[in-house]
Amino acid sequence: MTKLDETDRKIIRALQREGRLSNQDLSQRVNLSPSPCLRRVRNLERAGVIDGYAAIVDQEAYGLPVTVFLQVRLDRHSQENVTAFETAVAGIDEIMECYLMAGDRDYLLRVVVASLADYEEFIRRRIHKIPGIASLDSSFAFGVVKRSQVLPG
Amino acid sequence: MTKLDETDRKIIRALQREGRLSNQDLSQRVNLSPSPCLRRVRNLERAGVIDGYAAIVDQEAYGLPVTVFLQVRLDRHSQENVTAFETAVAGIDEIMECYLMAGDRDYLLRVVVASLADYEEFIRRRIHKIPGIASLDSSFAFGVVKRSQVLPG
DNA sequence: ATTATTCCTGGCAGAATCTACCAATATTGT
DNA sequence: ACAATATTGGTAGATTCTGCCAGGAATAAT
Repeated sequence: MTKLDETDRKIIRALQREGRLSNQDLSQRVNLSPSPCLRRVRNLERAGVIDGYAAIVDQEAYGLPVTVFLQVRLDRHSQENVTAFETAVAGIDEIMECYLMAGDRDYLLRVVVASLADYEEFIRRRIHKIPGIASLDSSFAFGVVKRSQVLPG
Repeated sequence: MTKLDETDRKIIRALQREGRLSNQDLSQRVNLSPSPCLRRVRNLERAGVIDGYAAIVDQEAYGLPVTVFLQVRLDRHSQENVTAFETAVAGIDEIMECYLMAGDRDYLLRVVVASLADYEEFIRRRIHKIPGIASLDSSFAFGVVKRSQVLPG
């Protein structure tokens, strides 16, 4: 993929807002006829700019009202510890996001669970089992003020 | 919406993974024929359990490689300050997520920008303009270890 | 146990959509 | 100006969507 022009960006913006837009509607919104529009979408998908599509689900309605941000520090940053932690993270469903951070906290995780009791269980049975963790710091969210799927620009 | 049964959950899981599954494919995966499957999906949408669909876009490929977590404290928690802050947040595109937090930090924001210079600009021109902010604390992410669209359970 | 009610299912068919191929147009570099 | 390349819009066959209907399972009441 060489570069994104304004039409590509329009397509991306539209699909971030409405991921199931039909190609016809999409093509109208970006002032293109259906076939070049579809081709651009497929190119963006092939190039990995569009990485997939997802249904956005209401956590509470789904029965998972509790969001916790968990900051993790490892004791030593040996390759072992790092890969052990990161592969463990990949396999734990409650961890929706994990970022490698600058500063004194190594990782920031967003964790989603049904209750506080489940969170305790989650820490005990999932996190404490991972070797090489030096410290944990949990911050609870009261609620979501904003959540957007549309990147700026 | 009364409650989610196992078929509803299967549908939700499938659509979180592949938001553009055709109804036919979806119905096969959840062992249903197309029409009841479609009806369930529409019900989930109407009930707000499925809140929409979105294309998942690669931040870097889109030209926004920098992710920063910004923790904000307000001086006083007057209704004024809170609504001023929250409406401001809603209107700022670089803020992808904003959580109201327990503990001494009031808000946690995930901010996406193209560069460090843009982040400085963002703080100066967007955040410092909001009244009632007592403190800011920015944490930079080196990278994404995991990001999932599929809720656990 | 039987009946009635309700909800859910699956099949059907017309309408809408997708998508690969074509020639024509626009863009780019020399 | 020209050639090479990329992009566009139209078309048509195949696929998919989706509202409607009758049949069947589950539940509740008598």
